[in-house]
Amino acid sequence: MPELPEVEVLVRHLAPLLKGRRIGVVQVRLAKVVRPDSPRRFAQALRGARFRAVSRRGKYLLFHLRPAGQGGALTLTGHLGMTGRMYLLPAKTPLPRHAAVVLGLGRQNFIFEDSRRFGRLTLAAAPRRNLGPEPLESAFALRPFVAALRQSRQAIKVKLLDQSLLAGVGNIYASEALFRAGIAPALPARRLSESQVRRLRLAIRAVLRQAIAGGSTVPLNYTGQGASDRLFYFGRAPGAPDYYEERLQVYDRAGQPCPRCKTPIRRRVQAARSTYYCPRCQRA
DNA sequence: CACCATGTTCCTTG
DNA sequence: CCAAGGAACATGGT
Repeated sequence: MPELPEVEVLVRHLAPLLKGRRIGVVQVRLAKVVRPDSPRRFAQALRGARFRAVSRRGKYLLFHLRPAGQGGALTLTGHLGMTGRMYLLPAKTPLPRHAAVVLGLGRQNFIFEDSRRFGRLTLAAAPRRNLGPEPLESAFALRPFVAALRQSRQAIKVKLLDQSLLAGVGNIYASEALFRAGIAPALPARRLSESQVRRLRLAIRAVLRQAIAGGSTVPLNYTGQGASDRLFYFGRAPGAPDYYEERLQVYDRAGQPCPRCKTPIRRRVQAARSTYYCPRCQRA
């Protein structure tokens, strides 16, 4: 489920539920997801710790903890990979098949589940990866963005997935932002005009903000297996309105009419990933 | 069976 | 050294 908006919505959902809660029993059921920590060290560090806050950096979740015993601070860093989920369940509920880590919180468990096992939950202090600016903060300034794009021959769609350029845009919102900006996905980054870069920057921000707003407004079902999960990955709460149909303009809509000009949306492959675009609204 | 999937890292090639 | 492309990771849905 993970691009910046989904992670942000999840962070907002989890923060009030976790704040102040104390971790009891720690179960690492899939050692791989806590690497490079060992399951033992991971469990030992977390037992007795208390959640203070939850935040986000790019697609990473940051759990700020106060460890058991004497002072200090501890950060638990999570990444959902492709299929990771995090949620609370009553402690008496049987664990889901793909529960990778379970943190006991008294009458509830905090579950990190990940069927495809690309996700991580580690003590390693924050991503040691080079992350670009947060797209929704002032750090995402026009000049450096222009300068960075000017240096790359990569197709702009592919470049947008580079987390050192910008943190948090993934395959879905890269297509969405380019559609909104009216820019052809195959255009080499350095070939964008100054005004195109300006439009793209605004489009990225608008698309991400809208997705966060949508996800924060609609009651979501964070735990369900939901047949209609679609792209919010959690599914909506029973009875909640189905707004997912309208949420994405081009992603996964090959053959459907462009919402702006009715030309059929196309799918093409770039860097081994699907890109969706309108050949008319996004001419090279 | 074939193909596709929201992500990141590592290896190879140029 | 860098940029770019592809495979690998592992599992499930259609």
